[in-house]
Amino acid sequence: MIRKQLKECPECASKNIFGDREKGETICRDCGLVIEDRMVDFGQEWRTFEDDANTKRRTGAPTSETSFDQGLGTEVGNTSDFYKLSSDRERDRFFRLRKWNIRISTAIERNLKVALAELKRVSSFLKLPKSVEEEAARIYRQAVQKGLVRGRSMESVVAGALYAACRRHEVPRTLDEMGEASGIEKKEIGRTYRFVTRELEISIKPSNPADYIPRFASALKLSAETQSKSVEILEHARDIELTSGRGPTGIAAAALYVASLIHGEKRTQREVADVAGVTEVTIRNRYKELIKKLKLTKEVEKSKKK
DNA sequence: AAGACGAAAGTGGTTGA
DNA sequence: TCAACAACTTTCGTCTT
Repeated sequence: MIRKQLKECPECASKNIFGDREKGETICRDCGLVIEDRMVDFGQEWRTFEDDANTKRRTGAPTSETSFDQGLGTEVGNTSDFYKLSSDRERDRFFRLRKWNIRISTAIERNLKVALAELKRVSSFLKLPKSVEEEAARIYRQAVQKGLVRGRSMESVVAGALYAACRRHEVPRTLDEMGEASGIEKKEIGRTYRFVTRELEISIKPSNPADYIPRFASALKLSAETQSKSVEILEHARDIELTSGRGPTGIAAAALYVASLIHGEKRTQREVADVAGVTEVTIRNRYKELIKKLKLTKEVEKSKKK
């Protein structure tokens, strides 16, 4: 990862910018531009695609669940220990255990190596911060050790782990984006994501619609005022429990749409829908609820006349 | 002609018996 | 395990700008 430290906003040359290390974004307080301060790391693009295509996607070690927990990560002695053992029986046993241990760990190591390369590739494609990447790697490692990968493709577990890591760090990417980056269907990612988080007992806060705003707004080239307006709308919406149960991206999109109307920077429902990865219909439904419950109708009308 | 709106039917996931 | 259910999507016809 190459990180450029920016001193001023390339758009409006304002010095008033602040970096959000966690989210991997730098945001200009004056024009609202989200500056990508991370270059894509192309180093991983030389990954072995051929291997992927040809090798069987079976993963996980050829082993039983029980030997896993005991054996993993522990060294079953080395040959110098061997000479201390007295009976043939013990020697025999020693070798058996050692053989298994090596077999298991190398299988896991091999799997991990390939998986981490894939993880890195996807992560850099999505421009995710290092902290998320590391979290995802940790999750994946745990998943492998628990044998959760069997029956699933390695790639989908990687995607699931990444998605979970994103959520934990509150730098959400949609399932669609994750799907595009990893080449796994979003249904599948969702499934493995739920499965892995359940099995590993990783608790994840329900995602906050406001987390999506900066990214969507910058994709739509909306001003900072519009952005903060939509965040404000979201806060009000949350207070009257309009947000619970609904998909966060739909709400974020609707809030952004309303805010864009109010500030006279109108975007079509289609445009907003596209960047948020929802349909116009969903935006319409949320939008209707918003202006009704928050009595925003007047504000929207007012700015229309201008 | 494009955008906004709304109805109706379909999908995938959750929940509770 | 199955059926009811809520959220969201797809599709399509109509109205508005």
